[in-house]
Amino acid sequence: MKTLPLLPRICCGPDAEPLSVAERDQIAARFKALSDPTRVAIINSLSAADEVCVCHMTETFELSQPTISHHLKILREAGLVESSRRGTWAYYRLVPNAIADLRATLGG
Amino acid sequence: MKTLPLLPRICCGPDAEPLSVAERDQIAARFKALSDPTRVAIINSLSAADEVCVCHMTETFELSQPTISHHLKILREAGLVESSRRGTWAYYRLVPNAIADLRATLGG
DNA sequence: TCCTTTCATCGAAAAACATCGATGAACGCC
DNA sequence: GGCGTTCATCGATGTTTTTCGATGAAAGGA
Repeated sequence: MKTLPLLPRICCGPDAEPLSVAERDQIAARFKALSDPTRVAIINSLSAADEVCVCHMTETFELSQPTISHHLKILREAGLVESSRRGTWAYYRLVPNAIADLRATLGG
Repeated sequence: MKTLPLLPRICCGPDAEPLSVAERDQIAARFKALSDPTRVAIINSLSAADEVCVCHMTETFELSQPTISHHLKILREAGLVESSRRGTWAYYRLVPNAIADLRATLGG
């Protein structure tokens, strides 16, 4: 699974130029990844640690394991997180600069 | 219609602290406002001009007038845009600092 | 007053989403 | 090999979202 290329493109800042259809679709898709409270909480917990085990998330959030896995897949496909398996466990971490690039999309 | 108070709270930066349930809900709600391609395009067009007439948006985007009105309502309730009526026409503009505050939510 | 234009709201239909139980795959241990 | 643990995927279900046509409200002009 490839991570999506990150867009340095500014959508909403004071100097923003008009966006193409493909650009606005991609920007909206990345914001959609953060449009769910559980996914915001996952990103929040990842930003405080190097990596977090999925087993820890299923304990922390009051959601079933398939639901957590579903949200992690969405964050993965948005290019915000990446995972690696070590033995039985899977560990997730933020993709470096993913949040910074998303912030840059908002201009400034 | 009041605009929602803007959250300076950081969700995802390197120094982010754990979020309460209310905070993550509110942050997710604000990103949800930008999770649709049409709404990204609206914000993008507003960031390039002082204000834009609704009549112009219905011409620009290939969507029905009620659909545009629906998206504008969502952006309004998220506190990202505000409107004023002059005669028959309604003009929309960005809420000052709304995008900047949203950017601050991403840390940095 | 009547008609037209502009925009918001209502109601409905289709698509997308969040959630869960069941199942499958990979691993470590006995 | 057999078993338990961990996590991803599948299938189903209920909710939310997007979209549009129809309608309503407000304004301006003939």
